[in-house]
Amino acid sequence: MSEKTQLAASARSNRKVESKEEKPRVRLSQQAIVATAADLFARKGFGATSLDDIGEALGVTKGALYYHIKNKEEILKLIFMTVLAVSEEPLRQIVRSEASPAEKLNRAIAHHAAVAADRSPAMTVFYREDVHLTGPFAREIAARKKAYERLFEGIIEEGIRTGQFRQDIDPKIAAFGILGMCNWLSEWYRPGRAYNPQQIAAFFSRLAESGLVRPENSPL
Amino acid sequence: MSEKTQLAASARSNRKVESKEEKPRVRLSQQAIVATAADLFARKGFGATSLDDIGEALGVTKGALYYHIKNKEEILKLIFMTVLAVSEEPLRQIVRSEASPAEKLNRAIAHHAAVAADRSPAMTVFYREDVHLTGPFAREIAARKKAYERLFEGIIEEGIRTGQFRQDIDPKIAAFGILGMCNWLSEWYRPGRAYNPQQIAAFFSRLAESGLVRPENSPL
DNA sequence: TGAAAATTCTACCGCCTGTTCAAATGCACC
DNA sequence: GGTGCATTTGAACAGGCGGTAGAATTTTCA
Repeated sequence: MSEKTQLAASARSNRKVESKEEKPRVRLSQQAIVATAADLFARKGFGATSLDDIGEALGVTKGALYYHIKNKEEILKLIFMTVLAVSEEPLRQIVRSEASPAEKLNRAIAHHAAVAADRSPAMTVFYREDVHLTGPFAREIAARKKAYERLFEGIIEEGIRTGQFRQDIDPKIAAFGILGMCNWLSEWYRPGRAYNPQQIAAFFSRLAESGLVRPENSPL
Repeated sequence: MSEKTQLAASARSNRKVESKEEKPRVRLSQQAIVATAADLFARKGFGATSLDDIGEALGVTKGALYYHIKNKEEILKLIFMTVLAVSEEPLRQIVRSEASPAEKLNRAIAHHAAVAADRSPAMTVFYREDVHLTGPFAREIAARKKAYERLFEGIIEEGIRTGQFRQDIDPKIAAFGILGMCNWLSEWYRPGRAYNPQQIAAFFSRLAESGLVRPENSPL
């Protein structure tokens, strides 16, 4: 499906030195493979992305990939590890901090939204392609995902306990709602649009805190 | 791989009527194929689910499937069509109704959450496997998805215009937030748990309307 | 420069997949 | 009971996939 445009492009620039496809000038490495693969997996899906595709995107044959990685699933594993690496510890620090529950929630939303937006390809893979993980690693990821959700839940529980949040809410459902709001970012957010991740996160915080309805006595 | 057990079973029960594996007693049909496939696609992914898998789940050889469907992608298309069939029209009716923006939003959230929860396998496929659609159909789905989002956006815009909703919010981001909250349901909701879809929807409505924070003057 | 180490290429294998099709089977109805 | 249509089977196929191994190349560094 891209052959035609490829043909047209090379016909137009046939006397140039050698541009054609923009091969990345970065040296091949596990990290480069993982980054490129995350991009392709997010766009075409894990199953529909071949090692040939990844190699081609890196300007290399697929054989070369095997010097840096064990197999295809390991690439997927590494993507999951990077997402967790940038997600877990910052959130734990927020939970451990001395801030009020509302402030903790603010920071947690800002953190999570920033991750979902900034690492959007890896994040998309994280939530779409988990079905392709197998064995103990799949279980480990599921467990850490659940633990991450529990941290959000804990913040909300704390807010209810201290009376800062309303009593008529279920912490688990509220946590899933807020996480869903943020996770969905990786489906629609594209950099360079009207708002940056921080602004979106700030807005989500406001939504989670106070909702949409204008208080009766508030000024227009 | 199942030939041995098959042999053993038929040897054991050679005088019985014929029980063996629990083959679904429903007659093969396009609808049955789509329902079964949605389940498998949601659990293992479109690419990792073979037509053999689908056939086996239906107690039929994969060749039989081709009497009812054109090819594998058509199954995926039909799943997308069913989701849209139960989603679009009810939401349009809500938008067209005479209710207030807040009430419209309530109903829209209830509707969308119910779809996400009740049709969870199809909904999971709808949001995870869209990358496997190609050609004009892929574009059509993308357009209708966007139109659906716009309906939510419109409700919020109306609320802002009439002064019922706060002025300091962006309708588009609010719509994405609420949709994300609901869509995420298909990732975690399982029937028969503590809450049913209606209760969850009611809670999401409250969250979107008023947020988590307890108003200063509200009773504990 | 030259040899050793690191990296990539080429060619190939076995397996599985979606799809097709003629033949076999089941089934409704005269 | 038998005829004709609807449905399913089973085998075959071409293509693409992940993965491997040794040859070929590039890089490193004494």
